[in-house]
Amino acid sequence: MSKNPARVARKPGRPREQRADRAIVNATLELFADEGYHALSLEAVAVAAGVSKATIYRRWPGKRELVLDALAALNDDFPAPADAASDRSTRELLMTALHHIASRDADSLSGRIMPRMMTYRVSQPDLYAEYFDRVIMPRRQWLFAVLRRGIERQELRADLDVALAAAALIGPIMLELHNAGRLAAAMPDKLMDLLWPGLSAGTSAGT
Amino acid sequence: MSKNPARVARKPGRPREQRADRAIVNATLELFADEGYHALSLEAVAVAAGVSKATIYRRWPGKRELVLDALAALNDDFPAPADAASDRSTRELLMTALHHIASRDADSLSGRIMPRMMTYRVSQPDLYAEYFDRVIMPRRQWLFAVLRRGIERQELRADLDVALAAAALIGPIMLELHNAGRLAAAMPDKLMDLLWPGLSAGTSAGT
DNA sequence: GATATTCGATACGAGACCGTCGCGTATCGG
DNA sequence: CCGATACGCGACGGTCTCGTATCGAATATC
Repeated sequence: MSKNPARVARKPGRPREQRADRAIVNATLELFADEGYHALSLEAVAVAAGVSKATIYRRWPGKRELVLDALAALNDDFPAPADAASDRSTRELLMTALHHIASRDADSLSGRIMPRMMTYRVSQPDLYAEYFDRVIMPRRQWLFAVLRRGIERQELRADLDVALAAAALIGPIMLELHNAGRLAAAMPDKLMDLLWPGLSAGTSAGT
Repeated sequence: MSKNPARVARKPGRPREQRADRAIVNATLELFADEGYHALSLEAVAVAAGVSKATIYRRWPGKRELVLDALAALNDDFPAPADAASDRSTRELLMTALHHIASRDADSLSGRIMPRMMTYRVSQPDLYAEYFDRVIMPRRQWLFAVLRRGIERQELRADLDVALAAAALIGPIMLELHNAGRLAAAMPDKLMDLLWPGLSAGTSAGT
């Protein structure tokens, strides 16, 4: 009776603090966003996480592995893909996405990390790949799905280039966000007004 | 007769190598684009410039001043503002600008520096300010001028938000450039096709 | 030729950081 | 209570960088 057969032999000794992992990862993300990979020091992470440096090295082999793990833990609070299946109009769905992106100002965690990762695309491909798969791809896929559905429903023009349209929606917001650090509240709506004639199936093909 | 009154007392001793200044600045820009401020080492600059470290310190007080000077020396090969006064159509002028931006791939000097500077907007405001004044502002002003002229000529809609339109033109290209590192050749033209209905005065106001 | 300044090369001190280790202590199962 | 493993603290060696200093050689004016 002293042994629970369902519970696999638990390791002896003092168990690890679960909070430590999360604290280390969070501190790493915060400092990485502010300082970048090179300027990020594990000693600063240890202090910020309220943890000793040895504790970090007990869990990760080194700095690079820690940063990679931290990037993988970036929780992307983008709206669930399920939204794409709702019966709201395509324009409404796109506006939701635009407002969501605009609402995180450039000083948020993922907002600060984004331009940083762009600089690592060439110099630190492994870091970039992790970020790309984790953050960029999901919202690209989400946008693509909404746009394709809009085409099927004949709300968007049949010959629309989905990738181009996605860039046209996101690019201007990113640019303003990172150049000025903030966004006029009406910017997403005005952007949609500007783009809609070229996106929608309503206008004549022109040319 | 031994003294030329027109020539002010020239300093004795060995004069400085003029080429050295340019070589140092160029090496600094190149390494800064690749490594960023923190990872940039003056020893690497010295080697790349074919110069001794002492030569650098004879001309600049320190690392920060050197980088600031190098950024100020970034020659921006954007088309001259005089182009805005030509009699080409607004759409043609805008296409020229878009192609110009698209032609520098993300691995060019200014292309690599751009996202780097975005990360310094908060953490290193002096570096960002230098870059903003030197690179961002000129092409913003150029675009604004073209767009305003287009409104006056009634080629663009009268109620067009100039800043928004500029972001809509540049943002998508920047995004694609830095996400993928390259651009489909037809991208600028297709982008203009997408945006033009919302920009031009030709379409009905809609809504 | 005397003098002054720059040149490249190189050594140096101070400090930051990485990654490792040892110490004493806390917390688990048996 | 014991063994095992976790913890925080702090020291250490090695490496890197900044910025200064020193050297003989080169190049200019007077």
